[in-house]
Order: sequence, then C-alpha cells, then structure tokens
Amino acid sequence: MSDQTAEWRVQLAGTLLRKLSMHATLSPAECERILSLPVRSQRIPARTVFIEEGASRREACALVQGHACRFKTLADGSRQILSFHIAGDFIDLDSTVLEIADHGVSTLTDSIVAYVPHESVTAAMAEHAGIARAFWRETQVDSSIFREWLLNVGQRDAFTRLAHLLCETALRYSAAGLGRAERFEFPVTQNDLADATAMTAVYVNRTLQRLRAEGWVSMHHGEVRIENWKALCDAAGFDRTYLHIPATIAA
Amino acid sequence: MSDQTAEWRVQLAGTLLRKLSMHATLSPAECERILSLPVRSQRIPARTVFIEEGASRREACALVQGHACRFKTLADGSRQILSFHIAGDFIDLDSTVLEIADHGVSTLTDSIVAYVPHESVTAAMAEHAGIARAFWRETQVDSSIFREWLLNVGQRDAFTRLAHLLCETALRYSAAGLGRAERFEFPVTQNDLADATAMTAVYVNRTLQRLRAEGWVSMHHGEVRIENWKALCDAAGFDRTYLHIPATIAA
DNA sequence: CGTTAACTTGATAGCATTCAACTAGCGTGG
DNA sequence: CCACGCTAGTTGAATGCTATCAAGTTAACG
Repeated sequence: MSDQTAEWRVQLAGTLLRKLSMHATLSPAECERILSLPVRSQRIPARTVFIEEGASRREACALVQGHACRFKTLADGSRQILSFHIAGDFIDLDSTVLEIADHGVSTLTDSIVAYVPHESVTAAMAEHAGIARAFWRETQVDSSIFREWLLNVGQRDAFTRLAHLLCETALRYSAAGLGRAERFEFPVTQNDLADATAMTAVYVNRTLQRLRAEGWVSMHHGEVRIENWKALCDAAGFDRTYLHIPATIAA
Repeated sequence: MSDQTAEWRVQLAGTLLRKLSMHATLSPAECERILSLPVRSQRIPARTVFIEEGASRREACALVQGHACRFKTLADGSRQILSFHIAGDFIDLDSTVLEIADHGVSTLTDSIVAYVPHESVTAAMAEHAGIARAFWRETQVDSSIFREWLLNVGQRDAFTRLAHLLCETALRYSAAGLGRAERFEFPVTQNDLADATAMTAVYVNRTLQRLRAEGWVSMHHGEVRIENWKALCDAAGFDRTYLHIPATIAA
C-alpha cells in the first residue's frame, strides 16, 4: 500500500466512522474491524461516471474525498439524479446484495473513492452484529431520503421543491461537518439541480432568482448561502425527521 | 395464542419465507428461527391507516393477508403513495432502526397484519447472519424500487408513467404468486393511482382510457387485464432489472 | 483571446391541473 | 322497495405551471 493510500485510509476511517457512529454505537473492536477492511483507493476526475448503470460489481465503494451523485437515465437521455454524496458516504452498499447496479454513480468534483471487496463487507457484518446494524441503518436512512425525494418531486411545485432540496443539503452538509448550514460548498450546476428536482435548467435558473429575490438563498459558483433559514424551511415545508439526524446536531 | 392467530402464523410463514428465500439462501435453522418469531396478529379494515406518520414504533409489521400502501402527506393534504404491498411483505423493517416513522402505512382492503417486537427482529438478525442478510436484501430491493419510482415520477410523462407502474405491479404480483401477469387483482382506486404516479385522478382516468384504446391494458373494479404485455413494456420503457427478481421467474 | 460550458432572458407552446357537472354503483334506512 | 347519500368514475372547458426554443451574456480555461 502506498503512503498516499494509507493517508486516504485515515481520512476514510475518520469520516466513515464518524458517520456510522452518529447513530449506531460501535464497540472499539467493531471500529477496529472497519478500519482494517482492505481497501483499494482511486482518484477519479470531476464529472466522471465510475459505476455504470447495469454493471455487475465485486466491490462496494465509499467516498473518501470529493462529491458524487447517483443517477438513472432513460432511453431518451433524460437523467434523474437520485442522491448527492459527500466524503464518508458508503455510496453503493446495495452492491453487496444486489448483483446488478440499477443506477449509475458519477463524481461531481475531483474525488477519491475507496473500494472494498464484497466478501470483506459481508464477513465484517457476519462477525459483528453492530457493524451489520450500522450498515443496515445507513441503508434505511438512504431509503428514507429516497422516499422524501419522491414526495418532493411528486407533490411539491418547482419553487418549493428546490427550496426543499437546499434545506436538506444544508442540514446534511452541516451535520457532516462540511461548513455551517448558512454557507456551504455544493458543487453542482443548475443542470444538475434540474436533474435532481425534475425541472429544466432554465426553470431552475428562474426559480433560483426568485429564491434570491425573496432574500432566502443565493447560490454562485457552487457556493450556497442561506440568508433566511427559517423562512426557507417554512416555504419548503422542511421537516428534518426523515433525515434521522440526532437532535443533538443543530441545523 | 388463539387458533386463528396460529393459522395466520402459518400463512405468514409461508409467504414471508417464500419471499425471503427467493433470493437469499436461508438454512433450515434460520427458517425455523424466523418461524418462531413472536407475533401478534391483527385484523385491519380496508382503507385504514394503521401506522401514522411521525409515530414511534416498538414493533415491525408484516402483511399476512390483504393489500396495503405506504404514503407521505404534505401540509396541504396532498399525498404521495410510496409503495404498494401484498401478503408476505415485511412492510416497515425500517422501524427496527429508525425510531420515528417518516411515512404512514394504510390498508387498501381488509387485511391481517402481524407485529413482531423490534428486539425479536434484532436478536434474530444478530444470531443468524443469513437472516440479517435476507432482511438487508429486502431493504435494498425496496430502496431500488423507490429509486425507480423517483425516475418514473421525475422523468416520464403521465402516459408512460402509469404504464410503467402497471408493468411493475403485474410482474411483482405474478412473482408473488398472485395471479398471472396478464390478469390480477389490484384493489386501488383511480385516486390511489393518481397519488402513486403524482397525477390527478381526472388525468389518470383519461390516461387509463388511452391505455385501453391502444389495446394494452384495461382496468375495472380493481382487476387489471394486460392485453399486450410486450407493447406495454416497450411503451413504458420497462426493464425489470431494478426489481431484482431472479431470472428464473417469468413475467 | 479564442473556445466552450454555464448561466440568463424572452417568447411561445403544451401537458396536466383545476373547476364543474354529470353518471353509475352500492349500501342504508325510511 | 325505492329514495337517499356517498364514493368512484367520467366528461368538457378553461387555466396555468413548466417545458421548449432561441438568442443572448458571462465566466472559466488553455
């Protein structure tokens, strides 16, 4: 293992354990076990699909550095972004039990990804109920977020929908320690926002302008500034319950 | 335990094990362990919400008989149906790790629900890695279906969207042994379809008429008849991969 | 500084919603 | 037994939210 890989391992261990133990209680032995998982790290440039839809996989991957998103595409080329991910996210735990990828994964920025063989994940889970439970919980929270996105895309209008996505992102990022909720880096284009909220880029642009005009949020060069958190949440009908973030972590 | 509960237990065991072992390989001991989970069964009338959004739960529940759906509602009363469920579905496995229900669950028809205490689920999973894996897989498949619904609601037009839902349901129901794919009971109103596909009931009605006019599907009194499976799938862009149903099970 | 991607703006079009009225089926009670 | 009420389904007309098309401008980058 190169020195660099070793360094990445430390980063991964930090963010991953931090996230897993946010809810679950992992014993020292279990933490050790996770830290000793064999990983293969890889640098991936910005805007690169590194897991193709329909691929069959032998490793699960976690994001060590950077930003990524999961997506699905239709035959006509239209794309639905399913989720955004940051360092510490175990992106495709599903690969461990679902042989074929039902969606793709792409980086948004230059990133570092750590691959862990499925057998290692499975073995760690079989040996430690706590690890199994922690991974399971990750999956369930993920699932809960998908449900909220379904509600968001299905039932809220464009304005509210975009506001809601920004609320969610602000809270997730701040809970992960990536800046405060009022100001954080969200390196997506308006086109990405469009694919995530099921709008068009043109309409995202117009909606963003309305959000700024209201004095609630502004967004430039991938930096989001929330100028009125309360008003934004109210307008979005944002209720953090579905993120299942402990109450001890503030917005 | 009453005789009736005992009978329901047998039914549940049959459908649940059948579903779990569709993918996972459970050892005889693990099957036994699942069969011996303590359950409390309950009859629930049609169209009754039996798990409220925001409730905190101490038991997970599985559907023994009947039809149910999960949903989320907005302050303005609009409702998004998240999934449809049939006998053998472990509906809210998420309750085991997520304290607060982020969505509600309602029956569609008269149903029987079996409740299992969380501790029992957790214990069974901790003791048997195979059980943990089987439950985990259930969760992952669920999650995969949410992703597809997100794509469906976000990117497909109303006509294609409804067609896709019917393809999915036909395949899931036939895989579960509830009739053939060409003809099955799907006890939902047009209003339910509207809430599931994020359309209005009026437009569901019109779209259903177009689907029948094309000679692909007809639907009356909760009975769906697929008259041209291939054409329907083509129009819907339906690809069963995301359901993760073994290839040995035909449409 | 040329090239390209991202963003912005205006005008037009259309899919789906909304509103409203009407029909059909079904259980209930007088 | 029929009237009544209620839910589900159906149809028509009008509106509107958002997409589409087209033409900019700005910003990033080699």
